[in-house]
Amino acid sequence: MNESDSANNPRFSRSVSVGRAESVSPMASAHDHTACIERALKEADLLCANADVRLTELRRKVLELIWQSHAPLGAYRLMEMLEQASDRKRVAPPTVYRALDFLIEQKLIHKVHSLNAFIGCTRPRQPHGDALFICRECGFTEEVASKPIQQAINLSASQQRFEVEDQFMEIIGRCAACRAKQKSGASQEELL
Amino acid sequence: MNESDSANNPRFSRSVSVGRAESVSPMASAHDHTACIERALKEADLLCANADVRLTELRRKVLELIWQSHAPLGAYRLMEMLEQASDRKRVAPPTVYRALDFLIEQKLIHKVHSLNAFIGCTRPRQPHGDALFICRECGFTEEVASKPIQQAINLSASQQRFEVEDQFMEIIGRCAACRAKQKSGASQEELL
DNA sequence: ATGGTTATGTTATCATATAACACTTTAAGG
DNA sequence: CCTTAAAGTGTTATATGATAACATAACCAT
Repeated sequence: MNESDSANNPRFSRSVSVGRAESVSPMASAHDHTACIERALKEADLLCANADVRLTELRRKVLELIWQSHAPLGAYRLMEMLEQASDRKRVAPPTVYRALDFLIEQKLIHKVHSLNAFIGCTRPRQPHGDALFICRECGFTEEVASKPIQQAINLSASQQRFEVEDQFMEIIGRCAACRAKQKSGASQEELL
Repeated sequence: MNESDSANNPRFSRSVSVGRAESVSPMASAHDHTACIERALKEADLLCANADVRLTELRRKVLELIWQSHAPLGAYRLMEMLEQASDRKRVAPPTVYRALDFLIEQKLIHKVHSLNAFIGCTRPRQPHGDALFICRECGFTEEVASKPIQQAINLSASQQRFEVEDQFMEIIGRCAACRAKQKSGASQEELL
């Protein structure tokens, strides 16, 4: 029941999960996700201290909620989660967007433009040109830093005399786990 | 006066033009843009005939308006342009979004996700994995089909056993023309 | 011509994001 | 300590982008 709700999302024919609260991270059994969260938060503490910026309670909470899964999370969904998680009554959009802006500036999260959603960054110290491989079935998103990709882009940019300031690479498809799942399902059907 | 309105866009600190009606395409003097439009429309006619789908008057008009410049165009701006261009009184969002959906399906346009805007495709017959180099100053957007980029992505995908279905690559920065412009401006300032 | 399919019109609403201004917390310097 | 300017957060309203649901119109194959 964890992975099915995203597949039923009626918004698009090729919809992608944007991490509803109930949807436990795919591959949840394959890794200790608590460790992911803790590591991310600890690193955020360090980086912010270093940069002499304030990772306030709110901002830290937002980061923690985004890290609840490895799937992108929408701002309004995040607001709901904030209201539940905290003792807060109501959280208005500007509050959460400001926190998100901060986290993006500090390179602690990425905005996933094709989903209007946000995801924790796994390489917060590195320049942010990584490719995001996003599974349209389970939402699982893998951040990949590929030197060949970056070199290819840099080459193309220099050929045009284009000065790169920012780049977004989002690759939609099906992750290994979901492919394996369907493969086994298909073989069962074939047996009928 | 053509290129300045996008730089003044108050929406973002790092705003990018999304092709207001007044903003003539950058490099307008550098090429015969009428020919661009005609070529795009003619090719669309052919491709749709081939695919046995109907490039209706509305859809064709939308495509033509998107091709008015080489900068991405937002759906609501497009609606305004439709109302003016045609003798129509009012065009509602679903009308224009349906046309856009059609054009995307036929690979005649791209959606620029980081801007929520749309741009004509310069390679409508090819698979749609091109990188878009978007100038944040003038909006000029160059579609680049790079084999190295594609190979790098495919390699990374296969390593993860990820099945690619779609991909968006948007690179934000400053185009050669805008860099040259500022460079000359800066040198003038330095002379004071 | 006529009936099924495809396309468009229309109204309402959802979803995402920002503007503007008020209030509170923080921390740095006296 | 105190006080005060800056940074952060709260609040209300609204801009902007996109879709749902259903009605009407155009197309075209028999």
